[in-house]
Amino acid sequence: MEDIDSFVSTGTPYETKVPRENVFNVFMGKKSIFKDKDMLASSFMPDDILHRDDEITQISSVLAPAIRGYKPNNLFIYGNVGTGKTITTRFVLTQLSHVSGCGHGIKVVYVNCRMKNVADTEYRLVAQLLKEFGVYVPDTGISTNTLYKRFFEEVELYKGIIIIALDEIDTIFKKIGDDFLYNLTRIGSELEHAKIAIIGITNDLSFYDGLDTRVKSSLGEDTIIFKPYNALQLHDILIDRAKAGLYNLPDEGVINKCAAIAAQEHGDARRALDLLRVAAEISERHGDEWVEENHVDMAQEKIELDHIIETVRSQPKHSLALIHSVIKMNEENAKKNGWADRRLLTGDIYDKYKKICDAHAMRPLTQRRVSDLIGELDMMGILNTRVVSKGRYGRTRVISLAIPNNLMARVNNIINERFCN
DNA sequence: AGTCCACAGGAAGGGCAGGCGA
DNA sequence: TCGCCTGCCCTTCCTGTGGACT
Repeated sequence: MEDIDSFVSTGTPYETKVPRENVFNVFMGKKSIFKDKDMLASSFMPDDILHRDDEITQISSVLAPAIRGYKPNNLFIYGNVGTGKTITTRFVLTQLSHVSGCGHGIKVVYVNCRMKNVADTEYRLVAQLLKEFGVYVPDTGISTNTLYKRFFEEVELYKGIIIIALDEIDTIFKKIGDDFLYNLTRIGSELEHAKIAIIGITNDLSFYDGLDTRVKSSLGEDTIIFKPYNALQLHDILIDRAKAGLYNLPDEGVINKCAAIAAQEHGDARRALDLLRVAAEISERHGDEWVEENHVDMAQEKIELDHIIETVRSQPKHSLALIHSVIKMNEENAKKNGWADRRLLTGDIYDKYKKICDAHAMRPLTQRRVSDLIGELDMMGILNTRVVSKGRYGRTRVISLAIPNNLMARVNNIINERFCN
């Protein structure tokens, strides 16, 4: 009989090394700083939504006709990032879906239009709605019109009130226009046995202005605007979540600091909770029992840097080759001139990009496509670009890297890993 | 005032992968 | 099984742009 302990600790029972102590043992004896980490997640739905009583009343009064069997008005909800639009809407919708005894079905469908490869095209969005009805939809092969037809049939079969909440609706509007909204409202008006109400959630206040008049007239029946949280309200939210999520309630200074930073950033509750959670994680890793103000400083830096790294990591190979081109050109300029000329032009970067593609046996994309990729990297905060006219020397984009120097080693590692595999 | 440059960015179409249905 | 159809990614073609230069 083999000694199971030696097998686990050395990886093979035939080695004669002294069994190493399990690397996780050191963590076993330590008490976690977290009572319930989920409580500090921005996506967590608490039992009560603080400082959003008015908005809850407004949304529920718009949706209340549903419990009497009438179609509620379509609703548009505006507000900056982290003002509680999504969580408040989902809170009300969850309550609505649990109303019993109204004699008919109420189905709530929530879709986040920003979800890449899930609901970022018209086809995928309708497919996602159909999946909510339990209908399998292939990724391709069916026309969008066929999907609409199937959706129409499913909705008619349901014979109740269907409320479709489209979060970050502006992202899909920018991509595919408002035909989708028009089709949904048209389907809604043609139904015999079911009724559809649409809730659009967006942080783009100008979104409604860009809609076609035919969509505006049917869609914008009710509007609610979420105001940003102030520092005091953020403070209350943080205290509430910290009590539930941490064993030791942090000092007032820590809570105030998280609230103040988030209040400066448009009253973003998501940011406040992320700060507190990451600060607690850092504190735990340092072996501390309390979250302190210096942990919040470290958390602030970590969140910003992690965001950049994750964005770079998720890029396709050609976008990484472009980032690589910009880094290389900066390095070469630094060698040649003694300083990095951070302002590069589209043409220069495209030449470098083609060389990098050749070196890695990749077929380079056209300059037209590369121009779009540069625009996307700008949107994601990896590059900074500005269109300038250089007179008779043409019109171009001035491009610089937006990645901080202290992240360069990690970004280079990601690029090397991807180009070696 | 007209010309020129080096792109930006819109529109249309091709190629590909994948599902449908005869 | 195979032709047809679809969405998506990409290319090709084209017009527009705006400040320096002539």
